[in-house]
Amino acid sequence: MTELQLSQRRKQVLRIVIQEYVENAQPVGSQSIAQKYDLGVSAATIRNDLAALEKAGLLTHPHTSAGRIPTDGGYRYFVANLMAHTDLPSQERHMIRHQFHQARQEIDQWLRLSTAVLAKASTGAALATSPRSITSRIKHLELIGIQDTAVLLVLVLATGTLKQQLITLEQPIFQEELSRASNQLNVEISGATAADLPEKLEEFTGFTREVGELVLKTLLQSEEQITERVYRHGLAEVLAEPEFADGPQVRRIVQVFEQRTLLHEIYDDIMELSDVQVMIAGEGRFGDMQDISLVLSRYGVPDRVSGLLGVVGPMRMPYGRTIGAVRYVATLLNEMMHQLYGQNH
Amino acid sequence: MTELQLSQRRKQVLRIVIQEYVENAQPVGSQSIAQKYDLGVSAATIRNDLAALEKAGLLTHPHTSAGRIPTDGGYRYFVANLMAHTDLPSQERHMIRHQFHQARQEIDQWLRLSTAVLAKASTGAALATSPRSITSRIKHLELIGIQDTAVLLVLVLATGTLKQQLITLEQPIFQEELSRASNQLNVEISGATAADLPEKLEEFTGFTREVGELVLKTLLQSEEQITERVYRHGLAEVLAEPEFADGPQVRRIVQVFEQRTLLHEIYDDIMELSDVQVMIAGEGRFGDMQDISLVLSRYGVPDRVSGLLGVVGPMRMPYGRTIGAVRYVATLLNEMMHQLYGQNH
DNA sequence: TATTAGCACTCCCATCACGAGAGTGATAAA
DNA sequence: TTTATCACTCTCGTGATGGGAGTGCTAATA
Repeated sequence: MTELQLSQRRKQVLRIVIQEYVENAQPVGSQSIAQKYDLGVSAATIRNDLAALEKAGLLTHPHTSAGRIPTDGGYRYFVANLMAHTDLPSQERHMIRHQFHQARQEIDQWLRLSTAVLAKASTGAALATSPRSITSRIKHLELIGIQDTAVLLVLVLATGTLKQQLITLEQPIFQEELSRASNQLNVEISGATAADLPEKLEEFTGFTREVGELVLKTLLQSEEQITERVYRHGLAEVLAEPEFADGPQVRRIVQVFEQRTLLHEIYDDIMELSDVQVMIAGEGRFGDMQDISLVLSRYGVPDRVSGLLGVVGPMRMPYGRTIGAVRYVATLLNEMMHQLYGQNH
Repeated sequence: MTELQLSQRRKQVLRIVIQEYVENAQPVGSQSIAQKYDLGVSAATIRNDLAALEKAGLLTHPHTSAGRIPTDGGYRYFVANLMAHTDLPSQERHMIRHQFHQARQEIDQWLRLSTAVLAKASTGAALATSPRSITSRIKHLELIGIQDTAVLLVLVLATGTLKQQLITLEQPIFQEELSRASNQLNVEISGATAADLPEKLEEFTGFTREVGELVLKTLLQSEEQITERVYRHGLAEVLAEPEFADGPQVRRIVQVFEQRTLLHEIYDDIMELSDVQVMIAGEGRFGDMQDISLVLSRYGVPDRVSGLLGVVGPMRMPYGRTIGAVRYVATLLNEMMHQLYGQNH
């Protein structure tokens, strides 16, 4: 969409309509604008402006004699051109930061907290995916006998992520044997990536080789994103919004919120962009997202690990606040992840 | 509630009302019963029976001139006394078992699959908690340097569960030092429980001691259930049921489904009982569960590990089927867990 | 005593009509 | 370009109306 030319006052009117509608969820008319805001012009003038904004595709009516409400295009224009600065108030930032410092130093904890904080700070439902390594590098592996014929393969990646995989054997193997195999493998494959691995495995045979193959398989799997864990918070609250009063609409947002596949589809788009991304009513690409918006951001350490973080909510959403919240939480996560996965390998 | 004495026919009438109402979500009247089912009596007689069942607290009207619908007490009576055998059809059982054998041998996978299967087989939304060890016994620990001052403590429990905990140091420690500490600790504390641990730690000092304390803390934490992961599936589908047409009702079930606290409150009750437990409309104990029922079961290996598994749905639910599904999936999980955590420690 | 037929009664629900109110669009004047 | 004015449109709440489903009661019957 090319940048529209709008007079200063019309921009202002659009801003007011969006602000009022976001707040009250009620169509806003020319009179109430003229009364509440001193624009120095009469209701009739505003009426003309509203008509113009409607012709430009930024506003609509629900019916002939109702006030105006923003269209998806209207929100997009607002977010792109009209929105005030979006940082969270500093007091709120401090509070959030404090909560993060309270939490135990664990990614799981951080992400739980992130969704809780985001859901509270925005009017939407928050979600986050656990971080995924761009290229997984093996740090260490361990073979632990659990039962006679059950062995647990524990894989520690360079990022500190754990992968586990159960191995069921035909015959029992003693722990000494397991230790020998894991030691051999550790020497050879520590620091290797999925790409290096096949070559290094060639020298092994038998059980050790089998384990090595399994390591490779696990590694490859972890580089796809299917295994990711998704954290969610605040669905119940967002359902209180008036747009979710009727059944079909509820189902739609719950589906968007629950579905993994949607996240995967969006994942790659988001990953390439550094700032917070706003997707209003699916940007036309996703049919089941009418009236639903996403505010998403990547987080992590560039070229190392990255995850997705954001908010799902109604299109009628305080974008400024939400974007600020998502950006701030992402920044915090970045900081904390950086401490972990920072500079060296 | 003491067992009510009902004539054979009245039991039959109650059964029919419940069956019809579960199917059609519509109050059922005396005439339609007389027509559809050949009870050998007229509509007027059935009308008397309905009145009697209502007086007994098993049925109600929505209003004077509507058909009857079951009360919570009616469902409870039905489940306790009237319900036909609840096993899933064998073809369905085979299909489910097949799916489980397809899955990778990993608890995470199993639980995901369990909720997916349950949600499909019942009309409700499924949830499951990851299993929790009754008494955690340490199998192995590992210290792995991630960054200069960041060390990952990996704890393998006897059950094959992994616990991880990040340690941030004041000064860098070399991997050799870490290995020495972990070897020392492994020799001493392998096989120990949280109860044994304090004594065994006394001989250590310095960094090794600190790690030991951390192990203890992690262990204790894992024996509470707060850390548990909750798997969920099928919320969107259950919201399509007509009882969730209005807002407040939707919020109620979403809250029940999302809240961890509720699960915790129920946890202990369920754990003591071996068969599937049915909780209809909160059994009066939980105010926010009007019109919502739970069908839950414990799973795991007695005295070792156990988790919770079940379905959340409207009170108007095909209890027979749902109970059968929950029981069967629990049985499957039991089997698979038994393979892992079986006889010896 | 249990069952049945008959009948008046109650209440829901869909439909329509009606008027008030809010807001628009258009027109013509400033 | 802005403004005042006014007819027009549409929603929404209210009240009236009638059909229909199902009940509760009574009196008769087996």
